[in-house]
Amino acid sequence: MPVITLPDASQRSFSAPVSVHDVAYDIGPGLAKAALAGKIDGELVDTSHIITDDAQLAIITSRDAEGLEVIRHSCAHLMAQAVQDVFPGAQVTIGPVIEDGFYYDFAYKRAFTPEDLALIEKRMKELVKQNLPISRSIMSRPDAVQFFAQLGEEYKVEIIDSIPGEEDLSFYNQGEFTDLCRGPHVPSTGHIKSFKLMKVAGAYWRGDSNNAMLTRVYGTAWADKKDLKAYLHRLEEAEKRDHRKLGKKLDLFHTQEEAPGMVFWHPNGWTIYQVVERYMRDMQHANGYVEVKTPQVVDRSLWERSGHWDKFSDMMFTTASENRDYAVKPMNCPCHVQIFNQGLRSYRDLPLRMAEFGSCHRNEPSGTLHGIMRVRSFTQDDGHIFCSASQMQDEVAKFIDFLYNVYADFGFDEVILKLSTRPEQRVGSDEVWDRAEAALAQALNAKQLPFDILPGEGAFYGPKIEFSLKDCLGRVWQCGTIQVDFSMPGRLDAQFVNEAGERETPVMLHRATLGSFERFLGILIENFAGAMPPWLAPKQAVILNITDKQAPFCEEIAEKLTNMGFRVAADLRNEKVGFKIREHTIQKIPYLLVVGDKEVETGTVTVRTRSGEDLGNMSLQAYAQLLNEAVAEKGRFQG
RNA sequence: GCCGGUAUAGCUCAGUCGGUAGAGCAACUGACUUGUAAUCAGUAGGUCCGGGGUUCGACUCCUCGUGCCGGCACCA
Repeated sequence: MPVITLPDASQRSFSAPVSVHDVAYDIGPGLAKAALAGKIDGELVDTSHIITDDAQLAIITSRDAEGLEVIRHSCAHLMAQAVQDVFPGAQVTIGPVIEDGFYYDFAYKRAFTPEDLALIEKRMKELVKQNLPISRSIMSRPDAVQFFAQLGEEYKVEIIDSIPGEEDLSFYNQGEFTDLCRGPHVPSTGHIKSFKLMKVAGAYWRGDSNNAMLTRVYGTAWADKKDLKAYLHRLEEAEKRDHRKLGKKLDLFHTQEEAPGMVFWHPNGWTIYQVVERYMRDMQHANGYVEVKTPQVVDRSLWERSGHWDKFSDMMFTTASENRDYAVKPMNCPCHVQIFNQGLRSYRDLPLRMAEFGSCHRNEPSGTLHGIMRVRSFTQDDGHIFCSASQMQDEVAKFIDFLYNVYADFGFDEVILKLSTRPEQRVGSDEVWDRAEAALAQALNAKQLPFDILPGEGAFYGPKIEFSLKDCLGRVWQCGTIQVDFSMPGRLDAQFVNEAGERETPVMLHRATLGSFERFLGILIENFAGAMPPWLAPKQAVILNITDKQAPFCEEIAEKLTNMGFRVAADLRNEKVGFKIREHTIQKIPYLLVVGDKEVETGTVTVRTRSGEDLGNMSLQAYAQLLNEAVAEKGRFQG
């Protein structure tokens, strides 16, 4: 006699065990039709699930976030079924739900091509039309292994072998297709209405490059056609913000074949870069850093002593001269230790915060390069804090505050935090790692910042906190970092004299706020969709004459604004003002100052924003003040 | 590095069956002197990514390589 309590607290009692579907039907036939799954006491189940005892039940439809997940997961199964129909012999492996969709990895004698996707999608639509019921069943492990082995599904057998425990496994069947799955799934294939296969890609079995490469097919699925269309439109819009497209359109930078992974900065892009660098220099100065500069090319022996040669020699650019081997510096830390090591340091010198805009080169694998986000030549806003163990915690906390201030100035409020702990290949004792990991975790906890832990993802010399930002398509890029290092100072003989007059090895904190200028600028460009706030805009204003007559006055105000420290230009071409406005609006210039006879007469400018707003006629002084205020807003500027 | 895709004018792209290439925008020249998102006319512009091959003939087919794009692995 189960009594079912619904989310609105109403109750329904039944005289016999009922399925989720029955309860939905009892509420209304429309709901029964729309029901995709149920949620019983917080756990998702199929609509066929039988309820025997009193329970809290929510009927899940495509309007619930969980409903959408069920649709996507079911769509992955549908795709697997279609793939095996169209390409007999293809083995299925895993097919999880991801943000906005799903993927499924297949093993087949050849990789699928984009043309194959159309065939698979067509078959999927046929299977949807057949509205095949999806049913759940249970099998013992030995039976399951035998079942998949006889189908030739070696990967599934391997998956079952790797699932811990002894309990039976659940399976889902639709038509001829059966897959190992925890579920739940939609009641029948007809419930999967709006989907699209997006792309094919290679992916290693179990994420290990020593294993076979499978073909991964990505898809997206939505509650209805409207949502699918909206999603595709959103993607299209996001792609317009791609920094590689904007870099070309706004003449910011380029790359070319002769220097893969290296950026040619054009005047516009370099202006943004310089504003960012100047800002970081000022901020670091205000926060107790000293700035240094160290060599580009350093003898191999230093990298051997630091431990980097062992792990990264194949990714270093090397050179040789007069029987000596050198590496183009891939990082700045060992060089900073060399500066620390000059002279005898006292505990009174600590903490010593040493910063460098350090140009580094790493021969990253070709497949990793991505616009200016992942490059081979980059400049870090690098810094190393030499401190005693007792100062470490406080310095980590200070840095986190510093980073959040900087990110806020650039207009970022969504920062993704991760704590990466000891990797298998590492230097230093477990005890040292314990302390270092605890120090970072405590600093984050003290600030009540939520973070994920990435076990085994730390650097070889210490654990790290990563601060990541998202690009226009939601891809996550690590930017800032702070890393505790108990190892390198000792390896490179860094010492200071403590209060007791004894020599002691300092702790070293590696930290970067932006990460690399290249990546950070890429993210900035995408975040602002190229419409840089006046603070960062390569040109803050362009002055437009209407006829040649006003040219001298335009040049005069251009000069005045330039002398006030603004970045402006006059566009005196013999073109219609509408044409010039169009061009500079496309170039995302924040302000357009129109000057005709009226303005010359009154000594004023008429100001138009790139969003088309008419700010009216004003004196040059008034405009300068407006622009100053806009610049002062930094990345918080709207418009 | 691995899997797949891709490379044509400065940019965005078209190019059928193998018969040495086109458009729009940009550039240049001229006219027009213009009031808030494209004035008109004309001119010029190509190692069809690079090497090799098949062919009477290759932008097109084959092959090797490089860059780029989407993922995966990697990321001091």
